[in-house]
Amino acid sequence: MKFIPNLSYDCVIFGFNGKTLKILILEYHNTGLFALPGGFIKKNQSLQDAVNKGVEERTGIKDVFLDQFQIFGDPERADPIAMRRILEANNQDLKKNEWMMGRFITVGHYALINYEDVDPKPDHLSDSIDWYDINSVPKLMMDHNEIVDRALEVLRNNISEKIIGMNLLPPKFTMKQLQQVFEAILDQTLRRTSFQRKMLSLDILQRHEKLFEGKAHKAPYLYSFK
Amino acid sequence: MKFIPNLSYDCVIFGFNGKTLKILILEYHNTGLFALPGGFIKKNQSLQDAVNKGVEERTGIKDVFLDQFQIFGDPERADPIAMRRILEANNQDLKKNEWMMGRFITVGHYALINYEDVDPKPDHLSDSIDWYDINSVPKLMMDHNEIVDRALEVLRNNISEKIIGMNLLPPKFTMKQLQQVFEAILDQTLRRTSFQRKMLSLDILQRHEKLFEGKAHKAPYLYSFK
DNA sequence: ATCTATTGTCTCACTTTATGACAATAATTC
DNA sequence: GAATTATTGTCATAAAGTGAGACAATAGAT
Repeated sequence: MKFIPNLSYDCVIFGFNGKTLKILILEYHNTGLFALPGGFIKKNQSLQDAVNKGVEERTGIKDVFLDQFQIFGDPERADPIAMRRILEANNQDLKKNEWMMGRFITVGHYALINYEDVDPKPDHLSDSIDWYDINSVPKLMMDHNEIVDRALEVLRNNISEKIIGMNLLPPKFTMKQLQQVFEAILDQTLRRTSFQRKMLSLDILQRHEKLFEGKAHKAPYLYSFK
Repeated sequence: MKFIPNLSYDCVIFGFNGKTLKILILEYHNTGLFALPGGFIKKNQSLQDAVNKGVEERTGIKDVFLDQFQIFGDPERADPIAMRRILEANNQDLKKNEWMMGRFITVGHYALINYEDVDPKPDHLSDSIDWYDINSVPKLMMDHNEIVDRALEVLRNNISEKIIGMNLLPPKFTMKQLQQVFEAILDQTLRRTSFQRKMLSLDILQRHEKLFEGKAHKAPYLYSFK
């Protein structure tokens, strides 16, 4: 067995489409089972490397911002019946994959990516991998819904750090786009003027000369993070 | 083997003696090696249960506040030479304990306890377990110094939550003591009046009639968390 | 040229925080 | 037992931050 037994990772991959926050969810062939993208760690691989490779395989982007935010270590969190169903539906050898039905402690991560850069690709066990609005996530297997909830909570607590907006937005963006990211994450509307004043006072934004054009009104400045 | 292989936990146990923040560090017999208290997880045990038991064994207190704050998953973090030295110095069977020299992914925790309640007890491999001032932590084995640094960082970020002061202080305390906890954690002095006003406005404190006596000045009120 | 929608900025009221001042008081000292 | 000392709880004022609205500027549509 090339993997570290009983240890896995799962990843809540956040993207922002300009309006709402979304996450990537995969569906297994012929089972109706939904799950977070996840995987295992090879015996000589760093955790970070394993997760990076997993995210890259499924989204095609490298060097994603990743935060490993919590372990889920309940011995009862495994769901061997669902796992067996997935293996059977994919004609996998049950004997050989028995270890997958055992107990797993999983390392919960969240990733922040620029929605537009992504071309989601299902893995060999999965039918599809798609974006789901954070407010309409389907029932997921095992404790994956809990992992999503906790990831969102952590994200909300960390929103003041510029690194978050940086990873959900293109390199140059308008003040309005930045506000929309905040609103999508916090799930509340913010006051335009106060938001703008606050952001500018933080001294983390660089204003650019070139404006954003194409709409029938005053063109907004473009900003990037310093 | 009754433990989950390649997985361990380590714990930064914080206490507050009224002046400075301290942590518990253990020293292995005849080796001069210092380390954080840690351990392994049994195959059918929850992570939380394992850590709780470990902390209880060494401090004698149950139901400690524990936050599992980060995984350390670098495959190079193991130090088989030091581990062998510890086993040899304790006359342990090297063959039987070979697994301990392998690679470990460790789950970093921090615990907050009331300094006065504690009677630290070394485990069977260790000489001693003692409080060390957070500013004079010795060189620890493996990446344990990094774990301490990260724990302190996380603690600083979480200080506004009442749960932290609650676990580092006795049930009733003065405003000054509370301020000293904040100052020790943040490593900076705070303004007395602003601090007091802020704490009272948070509506998390209960003021008691009984005052704290024994000093040659106006007696401060005692408070507890609501 | 005029209109429309949105932007950047300003103002004023209100809230929160910083900083200093001061009276209250428990134990100590005389 | 009166004066002293150190520290506490609270207030006063100044400074900084935030909420809510107003208004001029302007890129493209009409």
